[in-house]
Amino acid sequence: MAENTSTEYEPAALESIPVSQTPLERFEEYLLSRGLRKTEQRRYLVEQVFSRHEHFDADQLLDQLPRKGAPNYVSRPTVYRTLKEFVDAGLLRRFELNGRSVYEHDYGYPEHDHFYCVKCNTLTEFQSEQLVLLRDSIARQYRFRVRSHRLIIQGICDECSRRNNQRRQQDRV
Amino acid sequence: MAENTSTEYEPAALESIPVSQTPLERFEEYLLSRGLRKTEQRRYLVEQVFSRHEHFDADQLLDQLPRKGAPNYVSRPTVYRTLKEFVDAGLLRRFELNGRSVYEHDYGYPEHDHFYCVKCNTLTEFQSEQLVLLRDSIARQYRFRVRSHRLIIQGICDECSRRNNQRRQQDRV
DNA sequence: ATCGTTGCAAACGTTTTGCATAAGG
DNA sequence: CCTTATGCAAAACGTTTGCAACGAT
Repeated sequence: MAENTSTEYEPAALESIPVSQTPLERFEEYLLSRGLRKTEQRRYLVEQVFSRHEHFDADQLLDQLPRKGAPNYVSRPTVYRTLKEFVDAGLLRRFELNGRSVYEHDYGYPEHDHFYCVKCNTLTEFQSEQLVLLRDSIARQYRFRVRSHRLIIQGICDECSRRNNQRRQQDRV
Repeated sequence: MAENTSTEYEPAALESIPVSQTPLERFEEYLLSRGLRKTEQRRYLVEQVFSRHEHFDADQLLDQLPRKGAPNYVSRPTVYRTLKEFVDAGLLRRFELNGRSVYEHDYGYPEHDHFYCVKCNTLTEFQSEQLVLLRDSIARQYRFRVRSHRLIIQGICDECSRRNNQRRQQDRV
């Protein structure tokens, strides 16, 4: 069963990078460059995946799609195959959380990292230029050529901390 | 099939933290505190897991253990159950890489992070005090209570870079 | 004697595959 | 018309579970 991996997304904190092409345009360019085909399923999946800015896994995406028989139905294998292509095309980034693959927008979206609250299972994004500088400086010391990184800080988010404190104070009464 | 997730371990760079108890002693204390039992399988698995300092997954550990019928055989479910206990007991830390759970020593071992070379699939450890300070500073800004973190820097390690350069130079001849 | 532990087999949840049919170029 | 893409069913993969027999306390 899919766990709650929804994003507390803060529009003020993380601005989108302006891009010249829409995700669909970019994907179609990618398809062309590889001799792959524009299909209705791929077009529809780009649309669906970029209609919300949230982390999601394959099941959450499937839940959001039309059921079998309905128009625009896309089968489970095709969803998995297409997610892989989105990653190859640079549209999505994939990471693993609690044994499942989680996807997030990559194209047109700035580099960022995550807090993961172990109480409410929520991923929250943050950006730190310093972190990237430090990463590159460490990598230089080890002569490691950085392609990307993945940082998840686990702990308890502010809301969950407050919720706990309130309850603790109530308990005392 | 298990991929190569072996560690390039640099003894000079990462010193063990001196500890008063052996891993086995610590685990037995944990068992006692929870009303769990000392068994031959658990004792043997502590021994095996701490006989090498390397990252490993369940399959790699099973490969290292005696086969069915041989003395000290431990079944697959018991290995999984015990790895979970080792994590609970603070002996091991678990993370996910390429869709499988990977374990590393935690007890008596300093906090560190990893480079992951996408060419040779090798994890290399590094330590950075600055990184921990920066992590805590960022978390403070977001009022996030840090429990731990996981950072993996992906890219290409020095050896693989050199290997590529050599080949490229040969190609030119 | 009690209750946690083990091994077995079978299930699980996620992701991938082989294959026949459909459809894009 | 050729080749890629799709949907289906089934397999694969790592991991977990129910249960009866076993063994530690």
